[in-house]
Amino acid sequence: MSNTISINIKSSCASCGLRDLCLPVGLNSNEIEILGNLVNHKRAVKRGKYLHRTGTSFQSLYAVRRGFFKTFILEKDGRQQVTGFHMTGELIGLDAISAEIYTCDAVALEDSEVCEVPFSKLEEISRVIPSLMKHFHKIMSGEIVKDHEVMMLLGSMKAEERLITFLLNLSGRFSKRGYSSVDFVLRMTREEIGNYLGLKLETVSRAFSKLQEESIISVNNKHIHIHDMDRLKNKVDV
Amino acid sequence: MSNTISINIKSSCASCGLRDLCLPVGLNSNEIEILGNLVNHKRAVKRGKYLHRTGTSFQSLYAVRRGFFKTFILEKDGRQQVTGFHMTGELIGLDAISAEIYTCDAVALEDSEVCEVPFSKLEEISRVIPSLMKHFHKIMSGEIVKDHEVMMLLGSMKAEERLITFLLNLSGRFSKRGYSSVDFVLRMTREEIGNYLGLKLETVSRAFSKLQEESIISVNNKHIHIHDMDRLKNKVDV
DNA sequence: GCCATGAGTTGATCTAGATCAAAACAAAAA
DNA sequence: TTTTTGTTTTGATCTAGATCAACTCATGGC
Repeated sequence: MSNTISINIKSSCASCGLRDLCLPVGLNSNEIEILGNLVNHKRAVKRGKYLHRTGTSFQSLYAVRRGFFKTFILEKDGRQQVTGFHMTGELIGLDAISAEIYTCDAVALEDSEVCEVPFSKLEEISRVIPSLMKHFHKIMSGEIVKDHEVMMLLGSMKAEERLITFLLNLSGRFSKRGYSSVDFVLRMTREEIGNYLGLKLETVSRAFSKLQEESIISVNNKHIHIHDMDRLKNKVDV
Repeated sequence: MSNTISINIKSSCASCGLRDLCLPVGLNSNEIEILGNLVNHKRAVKRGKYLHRTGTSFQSLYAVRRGFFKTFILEKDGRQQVTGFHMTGELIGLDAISAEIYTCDAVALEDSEVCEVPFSKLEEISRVIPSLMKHFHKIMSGEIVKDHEVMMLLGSMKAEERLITFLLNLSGRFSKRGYSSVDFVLRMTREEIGNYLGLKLETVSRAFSKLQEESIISVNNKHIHIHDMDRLKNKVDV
């Protein structure tokens, strides 16, 4: 269950850019037209800029059309917990439905573009298109599953296992989008990876170096190449 | 945003036992009758018994009517990550909507009782009662927020901070249910606390002992008394 | 009630990962 | 181009929490 939204079938897909990733929901042309009105407002977000900030009022979800985001929570003392990295086709803002306020910051890690999805409209439309409602529920639930997997990672894996799990996750998501699963460029710094995995940046760097020494991957700054996917997976017994 | 369900207003509440905790949703008597049919099947779960198991087919959410549950994920090597502790009024099973399969095990930590909520019925009814749908979305979103808080805890807090955050969380939830916020009985073992907080049981025990030495709390086996709530909160600068 | 078994505490030691430090490297600005 | 600034790597050291071990306490079954 990937965190993608299904409303971008055919015509409405083109405008929103989420095309292939959408799960087929089986809408008729009338329904597709209804959806066309929902998702039309695009917004560009330059690298380093905020898509939304903690505490601001919630109106819309955002579907990533292009680019890469991180979301994170800040503690008073400045510690930053990255709650997720988000790529094309994924939805940002599900946390905000609860209190009608964003509970984290969302920053673009490269020049990006999102589709704004006004949430009250989404709720209205999902009443008349049950398959849309069901799909939305699956997306939210999938987010919970994903978070539980991160809890597993943070609560009971060692540094190397965490990094491998992270790489395998990225690899799978790139692959699903038609990119190479063994050759990709990280959009985030070592520190940001560490803030996601509950590790210091030095530990992340050392774990990369160790995997490279073992000829399992090669690391060239932000470029990662996976030479031996099987050995990588074996290390986390997936 | 507590993880409670709202369908238990007045008459239907009595049968389900979630009464006071429900957020008022403002239903008319006709709507309440519709809901009456939804949540009626009760199920008792003895201490140590499973409410559901990983991988089994999903039909229903469960609202805890009475008692206490833990949910957890098992890794192949036996490592257990507790994903949550659930008390009266809280919903279990939101993770399963995504793949229509439960993604974790749920075990009763004391003799308990749940209301079964057939999910397909819930979806149908929420189409005709928009306020119910909205409330359900808030519950799911609240679950995501809660999970992000746990990620923060696991990813960037030290042992003592984790335990205090856990105690404050329990304290708040007991208080909301009309029980003392400074005096309560833990339903789980040190090991289960550890499996939730990403710590070993000895570390949990030592953290308890340290807080007791500092006269902030007292610990008598599973009974906790908080003497100095302010000092406790200051330690995690809440 | 008594015993057996599981739960909890405490001490001694070990280690994975944090911290501190310095150098190498890359990308952007001047 | 050179300078500046931020990122990454690697080494040396330290420490929070894990691990190992022993003992105490509580509880449920008989």
